[in-house]
Amino acid sequence: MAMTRLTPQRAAILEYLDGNTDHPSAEDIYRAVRRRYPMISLATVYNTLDALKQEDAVMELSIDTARKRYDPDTRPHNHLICTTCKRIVDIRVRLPLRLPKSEQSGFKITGKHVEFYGLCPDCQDAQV
Amino acid sequence: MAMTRLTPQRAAILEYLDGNTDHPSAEDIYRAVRRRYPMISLATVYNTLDALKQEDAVMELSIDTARKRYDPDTRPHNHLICTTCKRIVDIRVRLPLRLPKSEQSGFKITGKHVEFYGLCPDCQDAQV
DNA sequence: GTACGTGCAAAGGTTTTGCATTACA
DNA sequence: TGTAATGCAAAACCTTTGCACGTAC
Repeated sequence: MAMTRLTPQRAAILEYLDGNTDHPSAEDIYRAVRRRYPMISLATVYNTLDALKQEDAVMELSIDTARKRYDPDTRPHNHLICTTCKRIVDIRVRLPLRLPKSEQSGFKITGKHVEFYGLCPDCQDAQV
Repeated sequence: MAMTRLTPQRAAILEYLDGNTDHPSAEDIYRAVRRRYPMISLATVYNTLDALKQEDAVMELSIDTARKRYDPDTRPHNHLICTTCKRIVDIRVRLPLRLPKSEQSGFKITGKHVEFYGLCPDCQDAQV
């Protein structure tokens, strides 16, 4: 499904995602957009996310086992994940990394992703 | 829930997982173990996986958005993922990698994981 | 007018939970 | 005997799908 029409719902989703670094779930997006467009449906959010994925305007993250998270920044970059609250933060620096041919198991490599795990500042405080 | 009793079901699951490098899903484990213990239930598989997670005898992988995958090798290591068939292969070589303090966003780092994406040999062949 | 998009509700797939029963210590 | 584990079924989630109704081109 290509994004042939920019409906108000889609515009609202795009506006919410533009520059967003929260890595929201579909439900997050739904809740946020519904504040301004109360008539929007969750199906339309999923629908739009599918369209955006296909034109590479959004990236689906497999970081959170509980739910898919979405990232409007589709440039290669890495992430820092709070193991307690599941907050996801972008890593802005390049992390040079190469997999020796001998370790590629015959795969044709197309991409890579580094995840650092830890406790975010808020969860460190809460822990005390 | 600690693993206070080693029941036949749990022994069967452990035996299946021991040395397994397939990164199976709960359903995979259920199907495999059921061949030898047809009376086992899927709930017991999830139950046992929870117990094993708590004693760090198995690791939950968030690699596959469709379902959780499990890895009995809990030592730090990285993975190679086929984007077509979702096969997951271990990377055995160490990948030196450090996140500069200035990029840690105040997180206390506890771990890391590198994922390489690509096409496995089978899916390269099938593609032609 | 026709294709596309929306919203609702239902269905699908995975994981969790409640509970009565079983079985080990 | 008491506690832990099992198995079944139901429930809870997240996500997808079917379909009738709108709406833009």
